Amino acid sequence: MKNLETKYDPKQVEDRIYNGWEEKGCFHAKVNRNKKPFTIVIPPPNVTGQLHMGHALDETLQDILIRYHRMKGEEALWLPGTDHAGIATQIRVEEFLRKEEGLTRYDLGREKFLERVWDWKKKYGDTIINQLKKLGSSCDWERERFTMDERYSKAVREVFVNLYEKGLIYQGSRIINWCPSCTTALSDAEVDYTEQAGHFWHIKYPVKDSDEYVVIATTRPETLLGDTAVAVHPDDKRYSDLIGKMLVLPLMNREIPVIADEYVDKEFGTGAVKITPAHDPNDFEVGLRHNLEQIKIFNDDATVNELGGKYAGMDRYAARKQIVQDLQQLGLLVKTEQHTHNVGQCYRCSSTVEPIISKQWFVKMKPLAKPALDAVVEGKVKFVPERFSKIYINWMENVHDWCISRQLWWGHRIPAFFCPDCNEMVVSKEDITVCPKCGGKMEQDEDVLDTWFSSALWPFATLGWPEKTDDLDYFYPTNVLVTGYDIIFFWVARMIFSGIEHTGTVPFDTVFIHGIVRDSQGRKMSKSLGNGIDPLEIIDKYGADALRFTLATGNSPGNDMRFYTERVEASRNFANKIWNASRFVLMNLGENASGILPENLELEDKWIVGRLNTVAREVTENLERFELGIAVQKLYDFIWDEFCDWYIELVKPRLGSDKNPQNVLVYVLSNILKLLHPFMPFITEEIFSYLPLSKGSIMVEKWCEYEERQLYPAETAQLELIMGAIKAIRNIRAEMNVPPSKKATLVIITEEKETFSKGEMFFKKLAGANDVIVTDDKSLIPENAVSLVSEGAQIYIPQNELVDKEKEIARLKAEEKRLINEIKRVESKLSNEGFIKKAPPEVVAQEREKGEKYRDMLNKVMDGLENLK
RNA sequence: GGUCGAUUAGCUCAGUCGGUUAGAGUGCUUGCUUGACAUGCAAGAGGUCACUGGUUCGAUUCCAGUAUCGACCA
Repeated sequence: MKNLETKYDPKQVEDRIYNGWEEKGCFHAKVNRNKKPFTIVIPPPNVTGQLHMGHALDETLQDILIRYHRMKGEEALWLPGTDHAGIATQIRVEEFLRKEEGLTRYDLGREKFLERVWDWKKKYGDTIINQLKKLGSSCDWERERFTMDERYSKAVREVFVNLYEKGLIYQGSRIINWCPSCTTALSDAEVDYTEQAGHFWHIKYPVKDSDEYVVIATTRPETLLGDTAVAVHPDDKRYSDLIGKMLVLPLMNREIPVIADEYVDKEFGTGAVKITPAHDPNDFEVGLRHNLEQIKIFNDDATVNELGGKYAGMDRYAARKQIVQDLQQLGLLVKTEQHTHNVGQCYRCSSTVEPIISKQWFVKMKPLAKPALDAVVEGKVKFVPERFSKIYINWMENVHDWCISRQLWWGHRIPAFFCPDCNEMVVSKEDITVCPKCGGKMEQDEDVLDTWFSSALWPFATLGWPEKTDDLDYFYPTNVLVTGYDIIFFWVARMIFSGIEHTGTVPFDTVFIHGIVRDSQGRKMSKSLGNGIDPLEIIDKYGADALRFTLATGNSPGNDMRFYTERVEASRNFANKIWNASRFVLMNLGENASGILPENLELEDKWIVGRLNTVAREVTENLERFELGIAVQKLYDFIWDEFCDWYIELVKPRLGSDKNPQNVLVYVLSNILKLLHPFMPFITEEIFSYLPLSKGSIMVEKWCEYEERQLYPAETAQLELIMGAIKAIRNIRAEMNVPPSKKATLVIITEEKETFSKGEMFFKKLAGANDVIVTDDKSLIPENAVSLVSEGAQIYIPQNELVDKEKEIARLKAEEKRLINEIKRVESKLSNEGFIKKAPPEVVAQEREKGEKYRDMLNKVMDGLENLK
């Protein structure tokens, strides 16, 4: 049979196996009406991105689910693809052009620039796909999609036009978040708020024709240039006589009114608020109510524009500094307080965003949010863990209209066409070149759509929507969406309302949320910190299986995890352990071993088969509950502790003569490999290919199902008594520094003679015994023996020269004390009437059993003590 | 300010329906060329389950509050 190397080397295995899977078409899913579909769409990574740990975690979890469902006999489709990632990609290409050629996108012009982006996409678009393959992802590559594919783009237009025609998309001038560095509008979700130390400037606004003044407090004095009012609360007695009077706006010498509005918080600051309708969302609303002028004072790059008087041309922060200085000189600055406040930053470039009034396209959210909210409340979409549904619901309930236009070039261009001559506007699925009204030349809107507008359609646009394809009919709605909690708002929420609106059904029934992979100090991995760990380097060093195992284990759903290379090492060691156990099995495989479970099983065979069954059930149950970490932990414990450390050792003595244990070994091993395959696909495939039972790929083997008739509870209990005795003997021997080479006689006094007799060989092999006497006759207790007690047995090891009576007595006394304490604990429970009456009977029975066990053991310890005297 | 999460061994984390002698990995100590594996085997030490109350026969687990840390939203 196959002779394996002593160390598992993933590099010899992984690429070869992956290519084999691809060649055989193992990943491809077909419409098969006889099978139940199971569909996952990948959260599409940025087309020009690099695989990072977040992807690695996300893809690992998806692959585990997909491989499990495929083995369960479902038609499992994992649909892959990439996202054009508007801002992110455009920024990268612009950076490249600037560095390499000294060009800006404006130098090239829109058309040429887009050609360059497409070139870039062609060049680098495969990178992340190939990186996904390194992880072992069993995606159906024949169905790979890109959010700017022609068909996909058609879907995007279809959606835009549908929403527009239903009145759910509109164009309007409103306050939006403006990134002066990306020079585009952003949606609310694309702004990150961080707390920053700033100032609270108290500024005097003189009252016209008077010596009086009003003091306002602001964190952004530069917006003073665009003030068109000062507001106070209508009930604020301090200011009631000022309402309706005019103030002179400092530095600008413009007259602005004092108005009364409920929006003002009397307690906050001075109770008087400057109103800048063009640069603050609240002020904007106030402005609408009071018919105030909107004076926009910034250019697109956040320099002050020509409406900013002498500050025109200055950067916003330079202007701020100058304005404060000027106010101070004029004696209008009352005081400056330290103040921490939340500052919004662009999620792509971290520049501070500027709220600016701007004409943009918006999606009206209220009508879309309602059914999307209901879907989660009614359980049509379930979040795992459940707590994330609260976050979703809270967001949906408070959602504002969604700004979807971006002043970028890379993306889906908005299908709105204008006539410069007669101002006619048409929104259309087809390009409009001639004005239907005046016959003039139409121009398409310059802006593109928010990337998330198109990725919101991912679960159905990838399957052919709006056409009624077979794929769509069969695979949609999809089953599980796996993603991090950081994009619930960006993506998950928008997919849910888009799915409901455009396909009439939720796009998936379960959202499986995971946390963030952090560095070993708990910090977020980031480029700027340079603390990112490259999954590909880890794969190169330890293998994809080790990385996957690490990511799948040791944390629970939705929680962040810290990444330690030590943990990957442990996973690598586990892979090596399986490899060597398999090596052992294969080395001992006879010529015609079948791998079929034999009819006649010994005690230990029944035990391991029974345990395998229990573990198969536990793994399956936990996979169904998305408790992947628990599932794989159960397998780990079973493989390492029970299969390797116990069963293989127990069975070694029989291997020379008996064919049966070979077949049990192969049977159990092959089932272990199947259960482990979703987690560690490469090594399990490699080993499986050497086993006699293997026909094709383990990927398409039938999942190991739980079978009750193979549970063997009685045999399991018996073997566990023997194992307990062996552990106790090893313990004593170690404590007394008996070298392993020194063999000893064992006298086992027990009422379960039959059970312990079956263990004779095991005591010899695993507990340093050369002679084993199993009896219920206490008169056979030897003199001067070390005695120990394990469940069901009292064991004596006659070793004259080794027995230190004092030490022995002390040890037994300690054991006696421990048992007495346990008995006390149990008895206090059992003597509690409430417990007897109210606790479930099986718990009471359990406690009674424990008591008996401890009392029995205590008696035996006392016998041992007696014997020493 | 609102919401949510975390607090368990030196470190990183599990702990499902309230009943376990509270677990794992790693680190530490001791001993081992044991029929595959030193990426290993065997044994061991290590815990006031953050704190205070409550519910309960019984709380690491449920509830309330406190403290510390973190996230999200405003």
